[in-house]
Amino acid sequence: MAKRFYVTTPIYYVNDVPHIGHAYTTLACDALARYKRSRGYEVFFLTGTDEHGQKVEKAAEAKGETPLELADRVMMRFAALWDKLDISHTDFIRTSQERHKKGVCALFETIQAKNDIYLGEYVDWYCTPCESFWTETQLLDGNCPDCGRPTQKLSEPSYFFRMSKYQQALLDHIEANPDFIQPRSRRNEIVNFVKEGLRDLSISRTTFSWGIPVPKDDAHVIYVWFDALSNYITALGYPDQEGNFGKFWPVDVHVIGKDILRFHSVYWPTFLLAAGLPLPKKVFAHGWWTVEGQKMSKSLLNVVEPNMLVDKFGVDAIRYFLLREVPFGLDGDFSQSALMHRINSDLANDLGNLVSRSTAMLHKYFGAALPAPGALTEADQTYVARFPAAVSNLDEQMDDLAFSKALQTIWELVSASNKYIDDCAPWALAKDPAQQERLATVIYNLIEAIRVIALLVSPFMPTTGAKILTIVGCDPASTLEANDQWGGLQPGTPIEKAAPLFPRLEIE
RNA sequence: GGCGGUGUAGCUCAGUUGGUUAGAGCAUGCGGCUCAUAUCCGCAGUGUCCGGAGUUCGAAUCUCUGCACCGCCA
Repeated sequence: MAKRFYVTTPIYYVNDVPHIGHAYTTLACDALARYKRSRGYEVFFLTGTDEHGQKVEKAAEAKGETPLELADRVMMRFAALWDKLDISHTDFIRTSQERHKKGVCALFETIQAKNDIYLGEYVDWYCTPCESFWTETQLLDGNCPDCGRPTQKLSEPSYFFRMSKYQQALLDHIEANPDFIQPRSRRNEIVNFVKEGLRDLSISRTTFSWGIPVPKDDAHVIYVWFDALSNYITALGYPDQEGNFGKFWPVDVHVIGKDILRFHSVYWPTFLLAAGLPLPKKVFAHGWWTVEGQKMSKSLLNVVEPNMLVDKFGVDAIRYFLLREVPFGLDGDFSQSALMHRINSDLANDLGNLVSRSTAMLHKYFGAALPAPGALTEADQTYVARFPAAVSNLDEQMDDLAFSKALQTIWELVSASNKYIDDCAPWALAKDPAQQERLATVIYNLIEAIRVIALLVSPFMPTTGAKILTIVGCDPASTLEANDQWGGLQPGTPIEKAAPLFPRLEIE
């Protein structure tokens, strides 16, 4: 079986500017994509932008530009941020692209041909004083739930997707695939929601025009989710079965924020069921970040600007912090003090210092060339055995998108290495000429450990991983697949004396 | 209002099918080393395991109940 892996971020709405939440989702996908590549998979990693809709149309109008001009501008901001964060996506889809429009129309027509799309009437209730729209079920005795005043009924023709028809099929699928919706607690919420009954879904609008026209009825544009969700297959060339679509669909995991879980675990799967296409293998909803204990909000002006963070602390530190600090799936708090704390203790003191002290000892005792190891003691063997064990744990943890645990697993190796130094006390061995071989063994083991740690760390911190690999005389592009076994380093390899990888930060 | 979840060390959490002195990281205190980015290693803790009742030889773990917080739906 070919080793292939397809992972997606949501497409980000261009009516929003990139913030830490977008960065978080994308970073998680990137770490996963890089890990799988390192494991020898052919990876398709998709991200992109969602560019249609009334909000964009209006925002563009307010700025005196076309919707596409606005989209171009904001899309560049996302793309620039992904560059800055070392995101290794293989494709960037925009819903305004022809390939997307073509695929959306094909999907629409396929479902329509099955008689699962029909023309109906979309009813909305409008509260003039509040300037807000409500659905029938939100009204209180026919009045506006906000101000209690009467509302005005508005209706327009709309195409509907027969979502109700797929209620049972969806429940059956969720039942048969326990890992389909993650984390577990979210899955229960969705099951509940579906059991309460699915209604048919309005999938077109006639009140604005910035969108994809409904095939053969251009008075309508295709509405939000039908357009947006389709990106996951249109980017693969759907409806062409050849090429990427045939190769990568169904997707291994859609990574999303918890706010859009329903659309990904109910709407999208039912569209696919209707179209006769396989369902995603997994949908994983991660949590939200608060900032310094407070909810992010534009009015509080506490929206963390990822570009600024990278400039101030470095890409890898940010990548590490976001994926390490909080178990993926739970909410977390982003605070500068927590970030600096992690940088100092995990990155500078534990990892950075391990590389410094090990390479410094090598240079001090042997010059630049890696010495050949002698026989391993029992303690050495115990130490060395930790590595294959950790590698195998890590594999499972990455499959579960348990990034924080995966990093902990790697850091157990870092700690064990620092302890190994202390236990072996190379500085004492160095004073006794009779212990030369023992000293060589210890130093070899340390440098070899650092090599493996660098490989493991690379998907999370690509720059750091490459830097360490270079220090220990390896190709910075080395992958796990061919190189994760102990003993990969050849004696005689020139090793650099490492400069500090992460300078300690002064904490006020 | 309906359904579900959570409540364990100062903080963030782990605790498998109920079983010996309840764990980890960080923070705190003390000790050790000197290769290293004043870094590292060791030791020490402290816990009415939310309250109450029950089942059991035995409950953080199971049952009931109360309180608090959270999520989804309405």
